[in-house]
Amino acid sequence: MSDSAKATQPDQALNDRLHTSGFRFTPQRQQVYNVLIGTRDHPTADQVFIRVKQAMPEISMATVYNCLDALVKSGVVRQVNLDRAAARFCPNMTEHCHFHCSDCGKIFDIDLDAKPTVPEARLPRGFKPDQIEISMRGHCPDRGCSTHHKN
Amino acid sequence: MSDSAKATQPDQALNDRLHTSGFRFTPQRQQVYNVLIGTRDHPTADQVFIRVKQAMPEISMATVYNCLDALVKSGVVRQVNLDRAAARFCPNMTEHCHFHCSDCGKIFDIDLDAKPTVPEARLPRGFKPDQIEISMRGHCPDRGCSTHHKN
DNA sequence: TCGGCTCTTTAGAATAGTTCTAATTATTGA
DNA sequence: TCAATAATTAGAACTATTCTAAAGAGCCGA
Repeated sequence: MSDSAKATQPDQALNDRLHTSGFRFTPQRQQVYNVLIGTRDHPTADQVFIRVKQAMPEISMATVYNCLDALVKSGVVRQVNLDRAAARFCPNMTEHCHFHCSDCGKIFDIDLDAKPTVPEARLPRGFKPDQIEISMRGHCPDRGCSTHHKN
Repeated sequence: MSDSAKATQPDQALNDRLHTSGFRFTPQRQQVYNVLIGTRDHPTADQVFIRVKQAMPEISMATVYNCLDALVKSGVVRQVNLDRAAARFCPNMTEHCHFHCSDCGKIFDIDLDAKPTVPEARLPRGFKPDQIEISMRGHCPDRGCSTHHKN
């Protein structure tokens, strides 16, 4: 409808992923995805909302949540839940875990060579894991952060 | 003050742990801890509240949150954050991770032989992890659950 | 033991993040 | 093109948690 919506080049791959999961392709979903791809800093729904509004001022918060949900369910975006804070969103679908800096609050992707290695052998009989998540908390190498603690 | 409060045998170890973390020992904190030790099913703050009220009908929700916070900060209880759901509390301080059943919603402790093995070598230079958390989601071996999926 | 300071408890209000609702609009398939 | 269905919108509602202010309890020094 709006120029800004048309301004984003439609992504056929995204279109397909949405459809195969039973969702429709919409300019809002494309735009939310573009925002996530554009700045990979693990934004909250709120931050996504602010960014998407620059291109689509009419978009509502409910739509942002709906779009994020559709993208997550379509497997093109991961939802990152750390502590009790607002959920964050991440378009990196490679095998990775998250490092949360206690000083600056930033979240970093940490690549994993392979699927997380919690040998099933250690799981009591009958437990069948679908997904294993690893998260770390600590200090990141950024200048502003490292001044807060020794070494 | 109430009989029920006195009825719980005061735990010297708990007393010490609280004091060394700068907290005072109170009947409420003892009772909250007793509830967690009594039924290790990873209750939410709400569930703890209901259970503690049986022994201390006067207790308030704010106090339960305060007690849980003091216990967590004293290192005698772990707070378990899974998905976006209410936080859960766990008095198992051994090295373990959590398995969340997608069918019945129960949370199981899975013992780990040693600290989680995400070799620092894989972390980019400068990242200093303080804690590493692992959580799993899948199907547990309970009868009611296993009927929902093959094998 | 008394006085006073601080921490804790309490009830209820406030907040944050998210989900729901109902009306409107867009997309899709026949 | 038309009808059916899904998505969007604004705003209300909801849930888990935190905050607030007043009252009560624990603790330390004189």
